[in-house]
Amino acid sequence: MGTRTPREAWIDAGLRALATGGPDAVRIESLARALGVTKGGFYGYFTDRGALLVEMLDAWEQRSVTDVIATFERESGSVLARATRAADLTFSEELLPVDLAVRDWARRDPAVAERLRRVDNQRMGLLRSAFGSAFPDEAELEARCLLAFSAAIASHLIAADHAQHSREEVLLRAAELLFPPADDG
Amino acid sequence: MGTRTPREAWIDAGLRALATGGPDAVRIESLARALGVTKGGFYGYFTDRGALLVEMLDAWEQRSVTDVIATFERESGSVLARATRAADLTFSEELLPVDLAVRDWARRDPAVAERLRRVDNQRMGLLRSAFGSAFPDEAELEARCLLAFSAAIASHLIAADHAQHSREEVLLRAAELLFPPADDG
Amino acid sequence: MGTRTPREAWIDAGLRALATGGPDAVRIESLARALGVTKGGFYGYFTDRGALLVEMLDAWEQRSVTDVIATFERESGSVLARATRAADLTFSEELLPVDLAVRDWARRDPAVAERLRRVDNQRMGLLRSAFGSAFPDEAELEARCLLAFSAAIASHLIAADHAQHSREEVLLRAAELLFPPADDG
Amino acid sequence: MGTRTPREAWIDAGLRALATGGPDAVRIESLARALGVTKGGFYGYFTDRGALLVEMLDAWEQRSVTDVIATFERESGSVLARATRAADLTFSEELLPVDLAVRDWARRDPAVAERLRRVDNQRMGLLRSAFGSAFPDEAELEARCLLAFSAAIASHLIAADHAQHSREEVLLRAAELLFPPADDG
DNA sequence: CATGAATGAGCCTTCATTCAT
DNA sequence: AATGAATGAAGGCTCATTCAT
Repeated sequence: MGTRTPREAWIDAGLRALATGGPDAVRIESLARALGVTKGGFYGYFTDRGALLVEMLDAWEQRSVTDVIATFERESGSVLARATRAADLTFSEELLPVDLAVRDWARRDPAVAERLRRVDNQRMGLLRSAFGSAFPDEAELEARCLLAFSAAIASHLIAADHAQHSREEVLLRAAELLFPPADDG
Repeated sequence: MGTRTPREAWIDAGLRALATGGPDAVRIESLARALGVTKGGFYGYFTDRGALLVEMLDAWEQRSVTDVIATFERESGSVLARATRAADLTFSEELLPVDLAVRDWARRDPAVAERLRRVDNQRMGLLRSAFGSAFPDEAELEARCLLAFSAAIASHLIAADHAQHSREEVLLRAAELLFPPADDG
Repeated sequence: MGTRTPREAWIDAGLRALATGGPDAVRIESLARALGVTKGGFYGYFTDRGALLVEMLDAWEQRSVTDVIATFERESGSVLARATRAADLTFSEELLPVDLAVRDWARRDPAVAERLRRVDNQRMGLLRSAFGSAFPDEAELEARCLLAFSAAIASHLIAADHAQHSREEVLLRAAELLFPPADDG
Repeated sequence: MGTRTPREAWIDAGLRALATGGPDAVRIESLARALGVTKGGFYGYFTDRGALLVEMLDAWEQRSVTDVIATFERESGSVLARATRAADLTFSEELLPVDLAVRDWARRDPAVAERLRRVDNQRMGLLRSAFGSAFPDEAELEARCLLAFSAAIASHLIAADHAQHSREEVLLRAAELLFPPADDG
C-alpha cells in the first residue's frame, strides 16, 4: 500500500512528509531518499515541486471526500452508524495527521483553504445528515455539529490534562452531551 | 509595545513571522530586513537561530499564561466576566495566530508540546473556575470546558459554510448550548 | 525536406536549434521534444552529443559548399548571374542563421573555425570568379570581394538605423559602389 | 585594472566570460572560481544572475559609447584622426570580443538588440562625421560608412585566406577604396 | 529500435553562520 | 554592538547519459 506506480509513491511520500513536517518538509531530495531513488528522477513524473504539492492535495481531497462519501453510501445500517464509519476513515491514523497539516497550511495559502472548504463542507453535510433527525431546530443542529467537528479536530491540538479523567473519557462525555442517546434516561 | 530593546524587537519580529508562516518562516535574514538592520547583528543578541526560537516560546508562554492570569486576577466582576476578558486577551488578533502556529508546531516538537501543555492547562483551569459553579458534576464540567475550548480553536481551522447562518451565529448558539444562561433575567 | 531518415531528422533539428540559440541550445532533450520522440532514442543514432554536433557541421559544410558549388556549376547564364544564385542559396532564410551561429561558434572552437575557413574560401572563390573579369588588379578585386562578403554578413549583425534610407537601400548603393554596373545599359 | 570594487570585479569577470564563451558561459560558479571567492558571495552584490547580465550590458554600453565618444571629443587633430582613435578604442583587444559576443547575443534577445542599436547608431554617427566632408552625397556616404563598419566587424568573423596577401593588406586596400586619400589621384 | 526510468553532475539560489572592521 | 563580506551546506531544477525491457 503506497507504492503502486512510482508516481503515486512520490505522492504518498509527499503526504507522509506533509503530515510529519508541514509543507516545507516536502523536499524532493528527502522524498527521494525515502523512496530510495535519486532526486533527478522526480522530474520524470512532475514538472515541479509545486506540481507535486498540487497532486498531493488532489489525492488528499479525493481520499477525504470521494472515498469517504463512497464509504458512507456503500455501508449499511443507520445513518449514524454509517457516518461513524465515515468518520473513522476520516480520522484514521493515516488521514488525520494530513488533515491537521492541511488545516495549518490553509491558513497561509488560499488555494489550500479553498480545497479545505470543499472537504469540510462535505464533512459537515455528513454530520448534519447523521444527526438531523434528532434535532429539528436547524440552528441547534448546526451548533451541535460544529461543536462535534471542532472537538474531533481540536482534541488533537489541545494539550491540556484532565486530572482524574483521560482525554477519551472526556470526549465520550462530550459526545453524550452533544448527541444524547435517544431513548430514556 | 513591539520595539523596546532590540532584543525584544527580534523576538517580536520572530513571533510575527511564526504567526504568519510557521516556524520555518522564522528566518534571520527576513527578520533583519523587517527590522531594518543587517542579519549579522542578530548574533549580538542570540547565539543562534535556535536560541531565538526558544526565547520566542518563552515570550509566548509568558504572555499567554502569566499575563492572562494576571488579567484574570486583576479584573473585577464575576468569575465569568473576568474569564471572558482573559479569553478575549488569549484570542486577540495578536496572540491567536501565534497560538495556532504553536499548536501545529507542537505536533512535531516535543519541547513545544510541553510548553503548550502548560499553557493549555492554565487555560482549562480558567474555564473550569469560570463555569465550575454551574456544573457540579465534574466530568460534565470537564466535557463542557473541552468543547468550549475546542470550538474556540477549531473555529479558526474549519472552513465549512453554514448556509443561512454566519459562523458567529453558530458559535453563539453553541455557547448557549454549552453554558445556558441562568433561566431568570 | 527535413525528415528523411530519423538520423537526418536529428541533424536538421540540431541545425535549427543552433540557428536559433547557438550551440548551447542544441540539447538532446529539446530536440527529442521537437521531434516527438524520447531522448533515449537519440543514442541509437549517435554515440554522443558531440557526435551530433560534428555531424551537424558536416551537413552544414556540405550544404554550404558542395551544394552551393553544384548550384553554381549547374546553373546557366553569366558568371555573375550564377554566383548571384549561389549567394541567394547561401544566404537563404534557412542557411543564413546557421551561418551566423557557426561564425560565432568558430570564435571559440578551432575545429569549427577550420571548417568555416574551408567554407569561406569556397565562397570567396565564387566571388572572385564572379567579378574577376571586371577588376584586373588582383589586390583590388580581393578588397572588393572582402567588402562585399563583409557586408553580406555584417548587415545582419549591425543594428544601426539609416535615417531616411532603409537598410536595403544602403546595401544596394554599397553594391553599386563595389561592383559598378557596366556603364552602358 | 578590473578589480576596483568587488562589484565591478564580478562585472568584469562576467564580461570576460561573455567575450570568451557567450552569455551561457557567464556562470556564477565559474566567475566565483575566477575571482577566488565562493559563489554564495555573489548574491551580496546582485539579486540575480539576470541582474549581473544587465549590469554587464550597462557597463559595456557605457564603455562602448560614453567612453568612446568622450575620447573622440577630448582628442585633438582632424576629425578623421580622432575617429580613428575612437575606433582603435572600440576595437581594442579588450572591447572587441565583447562586441562580437553582444552582436550574436542580440540576435536572440530583443533587449540586447535594443542596446546594440543605441551603440551602433553612435558609432555610425562617428563614422559619418569623420568622412562626411568628403562625400556630399548622403546616400553614398551612408553606403561607404556601412561598408567600413561591416568590414571592421566581419573581418573578425570571416575565415577566408587571401592567397598572396594578408588580411591586413586586403583591409588596407579596402579602406583606400572606401575613403580614398584626399590629395592626388 | 524506442521507451520509461533512473543517475549524477552541474548550476542557481537561499540562508545560517562567522569574522574583520 | 552593527555592518559588509564571505562561507558552506542545502535544495530546486536541467540535462547528458545509461540501461532494462
